[in-house]
Amino acid sequence: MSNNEKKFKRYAAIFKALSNPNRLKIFFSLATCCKPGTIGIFEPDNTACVGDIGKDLDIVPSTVSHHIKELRLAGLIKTQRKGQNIECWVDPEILEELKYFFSF
Amino acid sequence: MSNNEKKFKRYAAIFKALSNPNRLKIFFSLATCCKPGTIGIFEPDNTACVGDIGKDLDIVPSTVSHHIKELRLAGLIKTQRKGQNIECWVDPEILEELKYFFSF
DNA sequence: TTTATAATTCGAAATATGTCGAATAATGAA
DNA sequence: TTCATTATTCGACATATTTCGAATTATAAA
Repeated sequence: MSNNEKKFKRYAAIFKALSNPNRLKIFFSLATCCKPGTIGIFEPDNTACVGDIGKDLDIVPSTVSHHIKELRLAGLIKTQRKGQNIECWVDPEILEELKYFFSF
Repeated sequence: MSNNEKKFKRYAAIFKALSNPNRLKIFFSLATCCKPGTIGIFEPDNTACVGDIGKDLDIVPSTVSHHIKELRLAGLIKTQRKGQNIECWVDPEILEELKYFFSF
């Protein structure tokens, strides 16, 4: 598979991760958390745990977990265990990359 | 449905349209066509027809047509009949909007 | 008018996705 | 150690998606 082919598959996977409304909300919450004007369900260090994220969305924890995994596999977010919780945050690099993608 | 809910559904639909590798290639070709360094299968006015688009992709015309429709319904591209052909081009406004979306 | 070309619509089949609930694993607290 | 909390994995099911080929529509050319 050519480099070009790989590039399209990678970006298609990124957009697929953002193509579900609930997953997009999760991504958006993580990206904007703790900035001025946002709700305070998240940690002050721009991370959030799976349980907090699910509260707003009316979906069960196993589904939240699944969505988090999809976002992580697509490279959109990073995760790290902290005690009983899993902290999640958006990778700042991917935001730059995506902005660049739409700069033709 | 709240305005916020609508917003997420709309953007999720946009990303869904870009979540298929072939559709993403079509979008990319249209967005970059006729700019320096691109191949010259397209019209000089930044438009392309369905037949041209399908040549590179190894998919039959009916599938190309389907993908074009998805991109159009998502608001990513515009189309217009010109004789036997349907001209397609990327909506410049949506590119700005998407760049802005990733500017947190 | 008849024929050719371009694109769309439709129906079908294989595959993928979203969601849930139950069971399991990981960690912290009593 | 035992119990409680948080998150993940698994299996299942309903729904959606991708793609094709055949039939149809729209336009141009002979």
